[in-house]
Amino acid sequence: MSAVLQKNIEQPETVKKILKCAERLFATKGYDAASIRDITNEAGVNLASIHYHFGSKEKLLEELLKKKLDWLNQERLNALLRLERKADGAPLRPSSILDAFFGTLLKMIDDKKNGGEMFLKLLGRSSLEPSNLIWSVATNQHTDVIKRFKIALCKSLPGVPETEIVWRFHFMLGATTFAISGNGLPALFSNTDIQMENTHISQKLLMNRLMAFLLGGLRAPLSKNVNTY
Amino acid sequence: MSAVLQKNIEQPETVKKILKCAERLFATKGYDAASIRDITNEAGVNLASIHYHFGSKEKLLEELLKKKLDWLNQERLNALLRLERKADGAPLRPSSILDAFFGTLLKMIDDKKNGGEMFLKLLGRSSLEPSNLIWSVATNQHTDVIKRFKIALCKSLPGVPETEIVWRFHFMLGATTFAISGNGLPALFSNTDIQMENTHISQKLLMNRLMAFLLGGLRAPLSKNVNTY
DNA sequence: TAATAATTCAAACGTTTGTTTCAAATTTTT
DNA sequence: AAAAATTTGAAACAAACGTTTGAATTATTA
Repeated sequence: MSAVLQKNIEQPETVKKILKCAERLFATKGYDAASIRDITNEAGVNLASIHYHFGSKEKLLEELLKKKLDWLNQERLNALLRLERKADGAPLRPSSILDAFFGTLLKMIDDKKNGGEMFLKLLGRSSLEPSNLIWSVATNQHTDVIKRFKIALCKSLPGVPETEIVWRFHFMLGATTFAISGNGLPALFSNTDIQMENTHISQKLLMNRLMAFLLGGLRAPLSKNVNTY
Repeated sequence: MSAVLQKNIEQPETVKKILKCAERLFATKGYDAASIRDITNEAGVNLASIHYHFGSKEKLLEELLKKKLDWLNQERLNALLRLERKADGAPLRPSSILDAFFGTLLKMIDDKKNGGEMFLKLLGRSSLEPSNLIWSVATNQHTDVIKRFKIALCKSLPGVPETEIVWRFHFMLGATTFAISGNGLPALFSNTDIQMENTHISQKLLMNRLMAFLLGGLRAPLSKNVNTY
C-alpha cells in the first residue's frame, strides 16, 4: 500500500533523509535543476522512494514548502497575538509588527539543525518562479495570517491608505527576499573595495539593517501623485 | 559557415524572431521550462536555427540579457552624468540618484515594442536563480556603472557608512524586483477586499509608489547596533 | 551564369528526465 | 511461526531535452 495515503502517523528514516536533501538541493540548484536522482543518491535511498512516499517530485516540493510555511505562519500569528494582547486594543508600533512578521522569518536563518537558511533560499526563489507553486500551497490559514498583519498595519498607520500599505508590504517582501537569498550583491562587489561579511551573515546584524530599511520604507511620506490615479 | 562567428553585421529576420520569442518564453516560463522547441515553434523557425545563430540555448539567454543590460546601464550612466553635470560638483539629491538608477529601469515597462516588461520579469527571475547567469554577463562596464552610483550615493548621504549604503542598495534592488515581477501580491490578496490595478500596472503610478518607499528606506535612521559588529 | 557561401530544413542522436513495474526484502500483524 | 502488509531494490519505460548532422535551399559573389 502506498504511504502517500497514510500521513503523519510517523516519519520513517527514509522520508526524513529525502526531505533534508531535497530541501538543500532545491535551494541550491533550483527545482528544475535538482533531479530526483540527485536527491535520492545524496540521501542514500532508492530512486523510487520519492514516488512511493510522496507521489511525485512536485508533491515533494509542495510538502516541503507547506510544512515549513505552516510552522512559520503559526509563529508569526503567535507573535502578533502576543503583541496585541499586550497592547490591549491600542494600535501597535509599526516596528513591532514588522518584527513579528519579518523578524520571525529571519530568525530561521540560524536554525541550522532544521536547515533554516536552505528553506529561506528556497522560499525566496519560489516566490519569483513562474509556476507560482509557492502560492498554491498557501492555505486559508496563511492568507488569514497575512490579512491580520495587514489590518494591524492599517491600524498602526492611520492616514496611509490600505492600498498603499499593501504595496509597501509587497516591497518589503522583495527587500527581505533579496536580503536572504540574494547572491547578487556580494558578486557585484567582489574584487572591489567593499568587504562583505558574507561567509556567514549574522542574523542579528542583518536583521537590524533590514529592519531599519523596511521601517523607513513603510513610514515614508506618501507620494503626492499616488491618489491622482 | 556558422553565423555565430560574424556578429553585428546585420540581424536576419530569423534572429529577431528568435530573440523576441525567447525573451517572452524565458520570462513567462523560466529558463529551464522554456524549451528550444517551444521557442522555435512559436517563432516559426527551424529547430536547429538557435544553435546555428547562437551556438547554444545558454548563449541565447546570455546574448539576450547582455544586449538589454548594456543598453540599460548605458542609459543609467547617461542619466547620472547628466545629473552630475548639472550639479557641478555638489552632492546629488538621493531621490535624483534613485530616479536615474531605478527610474530608468522602470521606464522599460512601457516599452512594449521592445518587450520591456518581459525583459524586466526575466531580469528579476534571473537575479535569484542559483546559476547566477545574470552576473556572468556583467561586464566591467556594468560594475563600473554600479560603482559610480554607489559613490554618488555615498557623497549624497554623508554620515551613512559605505557598507550600509551597499546593503540598502541590495534591499532596494529586491523591492524593485518584486515590484516588477512579483506575482506574489496579487495572488495573495485575490478574492479579498483589496482591488489591485494589476491587469496593467501604470508605470508612472508604480514608480511613484516604489520611489517613495525606496527613498524612505535609503534615508532611514541607522540602527543603533549596526556598528557594534 | 557559374561558383561559392550562408541559411534552412527534416531527421536523428545520445542523455537525462520523471515515472512505473514487479520481485525481493523487511516489518507488522495474526 | 505463518500470513499479510509495508517498504526497498534494480531495471526499464516513454517522453522530452539540447544538440548534431548532412543534404536541400537560398543568397551572395565573381
